[in-house]
Amino acid sequence: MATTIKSATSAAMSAAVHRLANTVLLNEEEVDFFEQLQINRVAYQRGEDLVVDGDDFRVCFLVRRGWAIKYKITKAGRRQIIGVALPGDFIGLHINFQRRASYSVAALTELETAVIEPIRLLEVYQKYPVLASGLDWMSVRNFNILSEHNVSLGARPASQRILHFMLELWCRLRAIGEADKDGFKLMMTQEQISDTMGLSLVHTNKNLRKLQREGLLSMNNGIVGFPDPARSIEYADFDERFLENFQESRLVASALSR
Amino acid sequence: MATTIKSATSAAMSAAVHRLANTVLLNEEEVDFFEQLQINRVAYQRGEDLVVDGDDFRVCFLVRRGWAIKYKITKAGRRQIIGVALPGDFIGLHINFQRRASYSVAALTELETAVIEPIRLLEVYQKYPVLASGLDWMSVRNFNILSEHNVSLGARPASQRILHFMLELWCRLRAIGEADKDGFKLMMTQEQISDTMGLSLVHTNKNLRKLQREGLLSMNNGIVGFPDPARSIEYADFDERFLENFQESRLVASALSR
DNA sequence: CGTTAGTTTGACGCGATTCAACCTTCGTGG
DNA sequence: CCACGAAGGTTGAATCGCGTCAAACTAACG
Repeated sequence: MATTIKSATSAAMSAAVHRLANTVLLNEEEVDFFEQLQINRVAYQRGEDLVVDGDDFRVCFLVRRGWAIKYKITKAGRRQIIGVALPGDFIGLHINFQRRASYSVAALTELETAVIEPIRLLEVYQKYPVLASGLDWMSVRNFNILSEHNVSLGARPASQRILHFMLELWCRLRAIGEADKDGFKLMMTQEQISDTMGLSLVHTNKNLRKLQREGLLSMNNGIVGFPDPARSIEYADFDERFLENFQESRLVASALSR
Repeated sequence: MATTIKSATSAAMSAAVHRLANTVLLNEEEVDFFEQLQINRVAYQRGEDLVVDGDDFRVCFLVRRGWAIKYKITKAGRRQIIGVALPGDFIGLHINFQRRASYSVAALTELETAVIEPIRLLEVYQKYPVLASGLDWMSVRNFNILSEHNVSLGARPASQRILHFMLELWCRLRAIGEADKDGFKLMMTQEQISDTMGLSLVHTNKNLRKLQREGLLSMNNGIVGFPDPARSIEYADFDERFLENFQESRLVASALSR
């Protein structure tokens, strides 16, 4: 069962602020406001559902710690994982007035979230334009990630698809300081990877092993690495642009709205 | 080449306003403002590219007439169509400060667009909260469509996938009055359908024929119909929720922000 | 030490791609 | 008016990537 956490006492800035600050120039007031948004915290256990397809769903989750997935189950009983949410990621950011969830959300690990009322996000848009730009940028980034998954699912063979996904996770985790140049801790089972990639478990396993044999990927008790990153990026047709932090845009965004 | 259209003289409300009005309650001032956003119009010919992957891309397009596609080309030379934009749809709504396009956009038909500067969208968020809610709802809807494509690509066999897509287009076109209960005019070739569905042209063709033989779909010189809609919806595992107009939410959105 | 969750491997069959050909429609120009 | 080429649709046959079935293996945990 979900546990409600009483108060926000963490001294460190949240992962989300860290990411926002990489995108737009926030002043102290904005940082404070954004941290206050995260007062209402809820924790979940590994495997627990935050949201079930069809539920009433009018709030927005911000992941603070741990990994989560968005997924759907087809009539035929297949599960398709639509996205992986890492610390600092929003789930249902603009869902605002969608009465019912059109997907489910589950915790891949122990998970700590902040639950944010949509009305407070309206405040952001009306009072804190720079912060709002940051949120918009986050949606764009999510959209880019989903688009890239579309390309993978529709137009890339299994091994490229899997390697591309691993590279994506690596990039995203580095942006929040949860991975370094050597690799990262993968919090997914092969079954979860296969449901993300639209492949069977068996085929996923065989291609993971093939990638390791060919030196494009390493996996040792949950730690994923890339022996020769340049070669992996080339092989997977990976384009880092879609995850870039848009450093230049910090200037643009702040110029536009001050 | 793209042609610039001098002035906005259309008496009728744009398709976009029509769609927005189905979602949120707009007052006259908001409608006027939104129509004025669309003054800067550009037309394209069938097959022409509006945006090429890698281009500078800081504006936002609103489709007024015709169909367009967003797509990417993989290193291996395969094209994946990421989305189809119909009248009233935005392309790059929140792209704001993304310096370069991470995808291409092409006109499927003769196309009339309005080009909107991101700075004017900021105005919307600051001065017209109800309009802004409407825009957010449009992004959510786009996100839902893309998610559903993900499910199709990852977890549905060819014939379901194709039929699902046809049903999606039917629903979206009805929402803007460009389709009725009998069907719609499909402005895509089978090659374009196959690139959207992540299938080969040959396999797409065979499955289209199969769907027709089985009475799940009809196609007569470009007009797509569904002899028995309920059966098609059942077969394709189609869930209309993700395209709903959220009539209830009109109340919510306006209550929130007045 | 047994149980459960997760990984690994082989064998077989189906669904999707590829190659190749032919057909229809339509616009264009001799 | 017909000849032609281009674009799009249709179909069969061979091949291959991926899914399914089945079974064994490993690690973590009580």
